[in-house]
Amino acid sequence: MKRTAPKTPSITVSDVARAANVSKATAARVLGGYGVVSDTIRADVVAAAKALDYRPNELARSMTTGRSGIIGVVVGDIENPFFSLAVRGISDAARAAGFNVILANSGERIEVEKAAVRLLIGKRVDGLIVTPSESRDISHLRDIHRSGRPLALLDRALPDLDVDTVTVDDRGIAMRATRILVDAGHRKIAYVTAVDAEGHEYRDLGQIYTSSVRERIDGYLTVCRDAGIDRPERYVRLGATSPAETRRAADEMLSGPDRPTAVLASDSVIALEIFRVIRERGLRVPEDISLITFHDADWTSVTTPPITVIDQPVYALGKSVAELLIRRLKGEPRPAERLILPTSIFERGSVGPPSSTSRSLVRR
Amino acid sequence: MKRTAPKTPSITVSDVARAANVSKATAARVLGGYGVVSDTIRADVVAAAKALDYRPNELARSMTTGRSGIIGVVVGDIENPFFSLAVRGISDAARAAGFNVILANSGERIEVEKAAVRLLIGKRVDGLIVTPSESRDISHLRDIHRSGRPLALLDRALPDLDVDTVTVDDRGIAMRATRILVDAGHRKIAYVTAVDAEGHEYRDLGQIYTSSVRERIDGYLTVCRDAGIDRPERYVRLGATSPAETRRAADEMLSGPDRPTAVLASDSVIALEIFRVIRERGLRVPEDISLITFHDADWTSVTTPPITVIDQPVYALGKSVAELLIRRLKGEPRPAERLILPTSIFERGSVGPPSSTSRSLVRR
DNA sequence: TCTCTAAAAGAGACCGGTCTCTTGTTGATT
DNA sequence: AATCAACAAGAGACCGGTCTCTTTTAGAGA
Repeated sequence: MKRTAPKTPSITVSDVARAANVSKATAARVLGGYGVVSDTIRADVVAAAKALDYRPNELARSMTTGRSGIIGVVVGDIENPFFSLAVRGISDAARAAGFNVILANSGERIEVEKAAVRLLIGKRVDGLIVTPSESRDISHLRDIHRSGRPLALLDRALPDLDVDTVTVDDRGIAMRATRILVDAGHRKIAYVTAVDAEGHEYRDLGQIYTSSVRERIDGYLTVCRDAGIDRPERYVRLGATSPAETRRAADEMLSGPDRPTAVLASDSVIALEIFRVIRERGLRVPEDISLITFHDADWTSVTTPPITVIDQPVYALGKSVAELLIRRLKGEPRPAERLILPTSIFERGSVGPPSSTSRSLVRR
Repeated sequence: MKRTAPKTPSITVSDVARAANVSKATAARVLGGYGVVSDTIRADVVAAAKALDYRPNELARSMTTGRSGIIGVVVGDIENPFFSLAVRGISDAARAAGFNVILANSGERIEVEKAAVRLLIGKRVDGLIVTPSESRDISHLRDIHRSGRPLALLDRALPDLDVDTVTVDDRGIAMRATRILVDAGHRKIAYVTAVDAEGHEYRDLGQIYTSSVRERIDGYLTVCRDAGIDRPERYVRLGATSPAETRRAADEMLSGPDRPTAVLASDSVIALEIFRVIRERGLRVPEDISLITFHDADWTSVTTPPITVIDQPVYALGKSVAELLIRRLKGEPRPAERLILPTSIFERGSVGPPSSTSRSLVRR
């Protein structure tokens, strides 16, 4: 087993120093851009560096300075347009401030998230941005905090963790969306989320450990109850973790005796699959079933009808959380900030009055 | 100016060694998982490490080993679903092999791409995956190669650079797509791409420095000419670099006297905007205008009508290129491989015969 | 011309790991 | 009981930068 790689020896400060006939320290001063050096010597060193094609070893640099210039980001799923847009916001803000981003996927699984955090800390990132997949087990996030590295939370708040956080008013916006459906006359409104719980069946809020989703369900249920809807929690569907799972849930939901007349989807990936299933069953939107989804994904405006969406400021969410983190990275200690970004609803064509053929409320 | 950060001193091997009453070397052996240590001592060290909450400094580790366990990836635009899916493929393959991914956006600009490459080399990534935005200036890619770090190319080949490359048969698939349109009776077929050139006007293939797009245009023109279409290059539109630019191009194209009856879009982001413009102008797909796009983006199957697409195996593209790179990283030197993945066309509902009201060919 | 001080260059420790080389133990062999 | 090998642990150099401390040099002032 050959442990030692071929390893092309790279040019180091010492090499440049030797070529320029100066001490290592002097060459380092020029190459590292610190300290004070005479113009003559500087020119010599620069020339030698160019001739040798010197490339600084950032690793070694980070080792001594303690700073890596890297921000670690842990998100649920890069493929979800919500996250890729947020990551774009983070990257843009990071680059603008001279930082780089190293990205890790948690797949919304807590063990993977923990491993990712451990790894990023090992890589000595300067700070971390995480969308915590669970509020129960946050020991790894406490560790970050304790290790002296700043942490910022994206999209999901943790009441117990006093760190910079950027979210939207999930409860409020879910209430507004639900009210649109209630006002249209709906009484059987389904809420479909990727978040899962033991038993895969919704019983109460205590099961939901993803703060944004808990807030949303809370808002949704509140409005339903206010409208006098009986046991609205019957219509909460958990575990739409993949298109296949979403399809299963949607099929079950739409073929059951107590078919909902409206659906509120917790993200655009779920909504897309539900929309497909609705179509395939020969149902019409919004005549047979109304649909609202979180996240103004690109496709929602080109369907027939276009979909009414909750327009979260996703790019700004990413950009803001990165800026908050960077501000902390740059120095002045300040109290943790909890930003809540304004959110709006784009009313398009996917909401209508409930289908008249739908049967009235029945007992399970 | 305070240069020195607060810097929480972290636990090192020496600290653990002291706590366990062994030498630094022995503690390192246990903690680093190499060499040979007796079980008794091992237990002591592990216990001490746990008690002190020791976290290895990957930076220091990388410094001595020369390996960082990181793969650098430079793509055109993470937000483009094509790239985010490819990156997902790369990440999955990387994680499976114990590597991490550090991502950089080039925005399809060569200077940004060069800076990103320089930076990643500085960070001592073990290897790089790049989608080169230009074939003219590849000195930075040659540098990677020279520095001894493996490089692999994604989606775009460079004839001059003999490295692992994964692409699709762009020319062939563009021919097939164009033939579908020609067979449907179209004579005025537009090709719209984000790639730009001096003058923003297409003259000949020599202007196009993005290999995949050059291949596609070549295939498209070949089929057009075979079909006896006069000067098809008139219908090539460059510079659809953003939704706004695409809109400008589409507006101009659709309002001109010589309106195309079919459009072939070079990526799904372009196609989406064109579809929007078509709709807004009150035109119908496919009655007034036919549409085919590269990349089976999620939205293409839920529009009315659904869009006929060229289904590039994007995830596999990413996965394969990562696997190729990793294989090289792991050891055995082998000749560079050029993989061409099979591609198919999903014929859906966006292609029909050309509009009968469209005027016949006119002179410019 | 000589001293004093400030600026410029040099010497070498250090960061936190890895890894080679040396030294000290233990157990098997004759 | 003496010899030798095998194995376990220790000592310390090294990676490529940064940075502190010391020495040298040059210029100003007397």
